[in-house]
Amino acid sequence: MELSWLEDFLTLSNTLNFSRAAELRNLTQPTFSRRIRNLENWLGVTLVDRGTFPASLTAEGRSFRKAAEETVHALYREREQCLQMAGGEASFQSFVTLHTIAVSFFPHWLHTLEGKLGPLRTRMTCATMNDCVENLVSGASNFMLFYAHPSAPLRLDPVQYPSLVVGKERLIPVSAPGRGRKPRHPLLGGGTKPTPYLRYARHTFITRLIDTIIAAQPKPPLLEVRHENALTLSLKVMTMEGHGLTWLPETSIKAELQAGSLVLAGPSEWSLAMEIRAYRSVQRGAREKERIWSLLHESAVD
Amino acid sequence: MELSWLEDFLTLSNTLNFSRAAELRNLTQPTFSRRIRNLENWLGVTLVDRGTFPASLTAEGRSFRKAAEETVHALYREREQCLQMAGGEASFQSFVTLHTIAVSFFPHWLHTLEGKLGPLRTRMTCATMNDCVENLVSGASNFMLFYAHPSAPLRLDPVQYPSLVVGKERLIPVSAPGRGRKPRHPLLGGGTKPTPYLRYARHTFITRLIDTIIAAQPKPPLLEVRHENALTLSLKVMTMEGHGLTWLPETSIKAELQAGSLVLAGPSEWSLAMEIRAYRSVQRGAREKERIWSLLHESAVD
DNA sequence: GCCGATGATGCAGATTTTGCATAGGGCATG
DNA sequence: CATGCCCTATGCAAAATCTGCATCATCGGC
Repeated sequence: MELSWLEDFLTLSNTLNFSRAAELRNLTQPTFSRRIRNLENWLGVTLVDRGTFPASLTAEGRSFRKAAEETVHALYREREQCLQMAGGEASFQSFVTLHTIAVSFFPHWLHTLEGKLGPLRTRMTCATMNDCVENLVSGASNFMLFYAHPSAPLRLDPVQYPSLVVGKERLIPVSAPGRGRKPRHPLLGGGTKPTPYLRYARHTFITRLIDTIIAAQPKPPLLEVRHENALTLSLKVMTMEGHGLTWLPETSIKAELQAGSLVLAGPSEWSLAMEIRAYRSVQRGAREKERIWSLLHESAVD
Repeated sequence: MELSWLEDFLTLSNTLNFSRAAELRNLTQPTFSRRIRNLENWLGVTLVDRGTFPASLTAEGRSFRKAAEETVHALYREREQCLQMAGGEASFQSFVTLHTIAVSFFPHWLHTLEGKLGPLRTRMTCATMNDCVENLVSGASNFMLFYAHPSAPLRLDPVQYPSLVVGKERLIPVSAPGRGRKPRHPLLGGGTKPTPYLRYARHTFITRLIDTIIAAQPKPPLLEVRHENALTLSLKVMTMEGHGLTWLPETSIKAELQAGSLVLAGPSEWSLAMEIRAYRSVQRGAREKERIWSLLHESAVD
């Protein structure tokens, strides 16, 4: 019996869809199916009724779900506990977030945190949206930092996983400068020639946000996707090199905007203001974790 | 992370000896070592201090042991629960015992049980001594039936695993009949020629008992091992066929003794009276399980 | 009736696990 | 100090398992 089977089952019990769950777990659908079946075989009972649409949990499945949840959490919590013990007093606090936030927001934020709490030993995991959530839910990380915007809510129970606003961010369209500090690749007014566009990889969180921005406008801009990439940092360099236009978190390009190596590529309606939120599990943790959280509470931006 | 790693670790934390624990878990020592290391890698901490003698648990190990124990039990209990649910009202009660007891004692005993409780749906697992204990401890079976004798106590905490005497048994030396209903292969008085002896497989529980019998005598008998076998039933047939002398549980050969196809092969000092005990975990279980246990309490032999 | 979506299955390749043989380290004994 | 014993770790090849791809079977919706 594998821990990952339990996690698979939990994911499935949320989506009630094998293919979707498989994707969330970074597995192919056949593999996922088989792993669920492995779990069922080990138990000796059927957990999921595949005959209905959408699939549904059997009575045993509903009952086992609770136990699986507790078991998974208990194991990760215990692992964290062991690490804490091994690390001694100055134990590591674990964070998980997007690459972008890890680069643009976290380093500075950690400074302000440490300014109030004294030096912290931290561990950071960078991951995709789904993996961030998985990481938090499983207990593998104490805290998650994530963008928050009403147009793209996370699948996360706000009671089980309370959050606090810890910062603000704006997603703004930028380009390398052309003549006279004007954007070389303007979002609008480029005539009939489409503007080269550097896009975030599909199925990522930021793409969902950018799609929201575009969908909110009366006229879609004339863009031609020239490049696709999941790393903000990479897109930023591509943009500075003049490959095209992209949206970037404002904080991550403050210096470049001032220096003029990047310029705003469109009016403010094409920007998106969002929050940066810190999430935690309601499960109580080590003293240090609680200390951090209560500080965040005090200093929360609202 | 594998459930079996947790079980490995629990076994190790009991024996504090990799080789011994590996044997108990039916693994080779290298494999066992690696699995413990896998667990440690997953946790990110060292659980066992190999530097001491005997090996000892680290602080993290001691802490994790509790969690591991709970997790293992929770999972097996939950599995049992699921099976119960799936089986409906008339769920199966699971027993584990030695092959011998399953054949000699259980069938009759179950009748008396059912006489009082009504028909039961039962499941029986036959296993070796170690596996029987594993089975009970892990929660894979509700009840264990086992021989009990002071000379060979089980490694089982009597508080965690209370037991009741449910029957009596005698291990007696028997042989096929020779002339005039005398044993063809007598235990004693065979002159200088050794008596052919059919022995139980080494490392089994019954062998430990028989060794006790022999060790308790002033003079060791003159025996020559002709055959070794872990199955009572098989030894019984071998004995009836006249291959030699062996010790068998009296109940399993009642009919044969009456019919004269087997005869006592030695005086009564060479027999061993023992109890048959039913064990359970203190963990509360399903209603049916509790019903059975309370009946056993009433009807316990003492 | 056809289409898109969903879950199951056959199969080959890749990964992981296992046991055997053996190395290396510590401890007691002569 | 040498020797032998007991313990755990490691190299390696065979075996078992897991995974992904391609494909099939089924079902609901238009």
